[in-house]
Amino acid sequence: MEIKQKRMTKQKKLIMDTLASTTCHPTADWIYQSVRKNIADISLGTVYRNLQVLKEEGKIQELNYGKNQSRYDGNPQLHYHFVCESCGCVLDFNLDNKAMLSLILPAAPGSVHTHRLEVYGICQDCLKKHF
Amino acid sequence: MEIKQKRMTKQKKLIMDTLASTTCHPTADWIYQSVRKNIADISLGTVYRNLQVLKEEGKIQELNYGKNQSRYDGNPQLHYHFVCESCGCVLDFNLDNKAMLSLILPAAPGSVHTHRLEVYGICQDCLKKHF
DNA sequence: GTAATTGCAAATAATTTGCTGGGTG
DNA sequence: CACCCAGCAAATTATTTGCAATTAC
Repeated sequence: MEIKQKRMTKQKKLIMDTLASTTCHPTADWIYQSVRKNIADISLGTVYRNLQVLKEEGKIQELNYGKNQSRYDGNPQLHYHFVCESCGCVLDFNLDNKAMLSLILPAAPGSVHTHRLEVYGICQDCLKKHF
Repeated sequence: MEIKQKRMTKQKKLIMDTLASTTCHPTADWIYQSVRKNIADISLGTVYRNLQVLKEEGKIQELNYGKNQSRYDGNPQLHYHFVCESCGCVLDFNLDNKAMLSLILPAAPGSVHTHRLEVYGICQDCLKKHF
């Protein structure tokens, strides 16, 4: 389950760069298709292995809100996600963290380590186009 | 993808009752093992089909926060979940919904339909036992 | 009676893993 | 040049689905 990794391979570097350069929150397969343009014979297993490693290193986040497929987020900072129910895109947003914690801490049935919030609705683009 | 159902079968009723009578947030397989005690030849496929139907009817919620396996919650009301990182249990909790929405609405990049929050930490039981 | 729903088993889909050769440090 | 990590393909896991038989209404 836990993977240790010490070397920087070109595959790992490319996966990191790919995640860092996109604002979408891609699936493993999207990343695979993307990095394949540069390293044609990279394997999907390698993509999964490196995503796992990067997650353990705290460099990326794995998102799996209510989907059968995980998405990956190149931004490891605590932030929140807005999922568009029309186009399926996942957008980042921030909100007042202190206020959020002051809501959560008194209510939580235990000591709090971290938290995740996702909001579902219709994004600005879809609102303009379809509604 | 979408399933319509009109009849109340003993299988469906038992699955509803099982979910209503537990405070844990069981997996499909846990539910299957549980209902099998009463209907020995029920199939896992039927459990999945009925969970899907109950979800569409708004009678239960599916939870799949960061896990490879979905859990089901017999309480369809908006509420929040606390996941214990020690024992893995999932506890319900509530918090001031108006305050939560007043945090989210100004920050969200679109029109908000619903939201989900899970908090990770150590539950009271584990705090007493292990920490 | 008849159409919805079940049980069964095979199909899917995403992800993980064992093995061996290749490339990094 | 040692051993970590990639590629490949097969394995695993959760879930879904097609079909004939059963059952609720």
